[in-house]
Amino acid sequence: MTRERFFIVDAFAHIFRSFYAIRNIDNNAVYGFTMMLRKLIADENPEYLAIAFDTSEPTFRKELYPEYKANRDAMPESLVPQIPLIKEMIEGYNIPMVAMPGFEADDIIGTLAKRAAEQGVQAVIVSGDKDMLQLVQGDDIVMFDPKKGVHYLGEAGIPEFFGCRPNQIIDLLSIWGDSADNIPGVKGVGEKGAKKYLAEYGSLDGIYENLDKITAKRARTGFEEARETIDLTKTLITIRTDLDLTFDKDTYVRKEPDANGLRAFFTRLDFKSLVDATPPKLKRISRDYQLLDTEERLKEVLAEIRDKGFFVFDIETTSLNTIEAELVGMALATEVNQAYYVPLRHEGQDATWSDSAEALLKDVLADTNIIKCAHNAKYDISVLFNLGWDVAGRIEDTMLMSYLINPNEDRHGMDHLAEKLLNYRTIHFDEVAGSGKDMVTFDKVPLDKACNYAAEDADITFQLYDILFPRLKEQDLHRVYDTVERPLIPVLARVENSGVQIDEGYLKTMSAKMAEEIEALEQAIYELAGEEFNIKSTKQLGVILFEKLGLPTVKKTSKTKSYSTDQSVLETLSAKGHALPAKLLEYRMFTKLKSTYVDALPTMICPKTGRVHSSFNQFVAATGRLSSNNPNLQNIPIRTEMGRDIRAAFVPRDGWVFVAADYSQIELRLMAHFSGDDTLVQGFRSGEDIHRRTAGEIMDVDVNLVTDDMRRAAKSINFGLIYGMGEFRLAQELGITRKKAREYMETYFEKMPRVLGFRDEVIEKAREIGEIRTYFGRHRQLPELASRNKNLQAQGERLAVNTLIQGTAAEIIKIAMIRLDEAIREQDLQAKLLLQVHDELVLECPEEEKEVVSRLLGETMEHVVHFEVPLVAEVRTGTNWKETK
DNA sequence: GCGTGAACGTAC
DNA sequence: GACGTACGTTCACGCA
Repeated sequence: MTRERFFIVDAFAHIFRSFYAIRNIDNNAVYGFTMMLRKLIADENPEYLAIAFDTSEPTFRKELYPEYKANRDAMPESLVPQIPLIKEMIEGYNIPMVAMPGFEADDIIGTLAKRAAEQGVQAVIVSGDKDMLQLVQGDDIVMFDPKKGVHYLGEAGIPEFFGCRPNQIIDLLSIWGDSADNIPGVKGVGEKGAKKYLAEYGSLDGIYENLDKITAKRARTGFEEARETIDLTKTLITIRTDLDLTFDKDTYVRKEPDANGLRAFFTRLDFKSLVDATPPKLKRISRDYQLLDTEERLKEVLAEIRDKGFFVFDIETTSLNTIEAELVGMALATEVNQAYYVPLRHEGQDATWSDSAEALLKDVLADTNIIKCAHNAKYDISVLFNLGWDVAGRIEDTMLMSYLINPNEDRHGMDHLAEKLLNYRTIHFDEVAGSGKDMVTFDKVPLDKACNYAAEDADITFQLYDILFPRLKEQDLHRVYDTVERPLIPVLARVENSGVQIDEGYLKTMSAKMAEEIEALEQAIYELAGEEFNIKSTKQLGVILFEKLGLPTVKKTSKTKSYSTDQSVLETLSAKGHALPAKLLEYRMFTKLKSTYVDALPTMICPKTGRVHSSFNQFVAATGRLSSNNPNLQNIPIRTEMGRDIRAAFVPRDGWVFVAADYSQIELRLMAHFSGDDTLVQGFRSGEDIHRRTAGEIMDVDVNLVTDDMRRAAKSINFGLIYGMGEFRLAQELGITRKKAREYMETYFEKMPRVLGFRDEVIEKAREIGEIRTYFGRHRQLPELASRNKNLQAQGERLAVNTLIQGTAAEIIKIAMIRLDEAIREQDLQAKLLLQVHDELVLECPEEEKEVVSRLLGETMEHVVHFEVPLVAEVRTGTNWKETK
């Protein structure tokens, strides 16, 4: 259990620091001090907190020694009016301020720290002032400098920092004196001398007893001259710890800040970033994390879980890779601030215990009457599935909730959410298990540390659930959560665990052939360039092409305004008859395919299963699509013949076949349904070539008279519609003038007016509510629409249309995956879903299941929704992925 | 040596 | 400035 902590802040030390560190804004000290305070609370989450102030009254030191601080300049004029503002801010945060006439903040801090330590609470002095080090006492009173981040100076830290023992600090400071406070020290003795004599004679008294032994003339004279004043110096330097102050927990315990008051205050001071920031909430004052290492206690907690019907769990393993991960322990949370850690297979644990504890946990996880919750549940259930555990019943996922609430955000990790939503800094994994080459697997982490870390994760997940689940409902996101995303989690876990087989030998052969081609191309390129250079360096290539050879520059790159050498540039140059760009295009294609796919895929084969287990990420794409990585199996080439050959390396297991299906034109079909445009709807209903049909309509010719060029133009517009393409892009794509492109688009919208109307309605609605909603109720905030920047607004408009179409298509295929998985399990088929590529699903099944799986796949995909136009899925089978096209 | 951003190219 | 969503590879560069 972590000890309670009392943080005491030296107000003026931080006020001056902020005042001088921050320039160019009004009320700089107020701002800086507020930021420091917020960070302190967020990062450290102290149980108790106080801020100590000096008063303007003369202090006892001044009475003893009139020259005390006599050399201090008056407070800068622009700082004076900020002091009452700072006090107002602190009141808003509801933090006690302590001041005592006749004494300094230091004395208040010293006394309070001592009193807190006497009551078993750790006192943390928030200051960068070295004088404060005299107060440090073991782990009972420590120092913390917020400017340097986490920098505790326990007693052990002092010798190396100061070069003397803690109980010598007052003497050391007395010898040095304090020029800032106008306190004279011992003349002729500097830092080195002071430390040396203290080390030799133990204390100031010791030095005076042995003064005759000091041979250095100047030092000895200095000490003799200071003999009269040294006691006074010592008194001035000594921080008092005997003031008439008590530490009582009720006074200093953290309290809820006045959020409205603070917002008004920050608005008044025009601190824009603070107005909208969540004020640090009070939380987690008392937490109870327990190690569950006896069967009796475990059973008690599990009984409580059964009784409640809900709990949070979080597993600890030896690896982030779900295939390789071994289960080490499981954390459970039953309510906020109440969590447990069940160590299962830590180093040295008894196997009898592991087996019996696991059996008990299995029962609860398999119990469909109990709701489970985890943060990123896919990970936990993947690992448990691999170990043969059943995780059944409703599984909530706080990471999923966070994603649905804000799909534009890319961080949904627990550490980040805890800081953002709970103002709490969690214990990070590397803080218990180390990082880099010092990292140990979790089974080597001592039980007390493991418990604090793991139980905290479960607890934080519980707290996130308490915040996120109500928001999900408030924002009307529970439907997409319940019908699409939450049921998808176990399906994805199974897809990832299945993996896919790769024909390694085939790729190795292919790689060798490509290496030869690349070698030849390299030579030809060097020849044409007249020198050898790094062809892969766009910088070097630009110099060769546009400076050495003097080819005309086609365009510059957007960020750095350097020569662009991309495909379109090389094609333009090649079309002008230049030989080098043509070779470069070929070289680029070979090297791209070889390094990204042919050579990379074999390295991703899992040694344990012999298959490639890509991740399918549910919380990445802002539209609701899945993404894939390690490796990305959603961008395997298909367009070029050479690229397509890579797909032949994806093979089913022995005696099995691939069954794949892709939605035909799903996004354009959604456009047809949403807009209700006659041409599109009729085109899709009659099953004819939709691009040909729209071409006929725009060009006003019979479908049979549509030329390839006309079809190409219509196809570009059809696709462009979904992305919000402009005439500039269309012109570029078709190699026509902007004027001509504009004419095409105008005709398109004249002939198919409801497409334009639909677009406008979507944008209008989105602008009104600030977000777009997909068919199944997913939302995406579109702040761009409220922007005063025209370009950003236009982008917002494109995002609105595209997210509706792309997001709805993503939901449809997700539902197909869920139903397919369900049907496969219900019908006891062996078929396994292996890949999803946005509009395509790839399965493998035994030869004898081929027909039934083909039919099941096609029908499942086609019957997800019943729209104005049919959804068509084209099913194919093959002995590798290439064959299924 | 390591992390990061830019440029490029693959997919839907 | 001009078409949406992703991910991986390579290079260049700054920092330790």
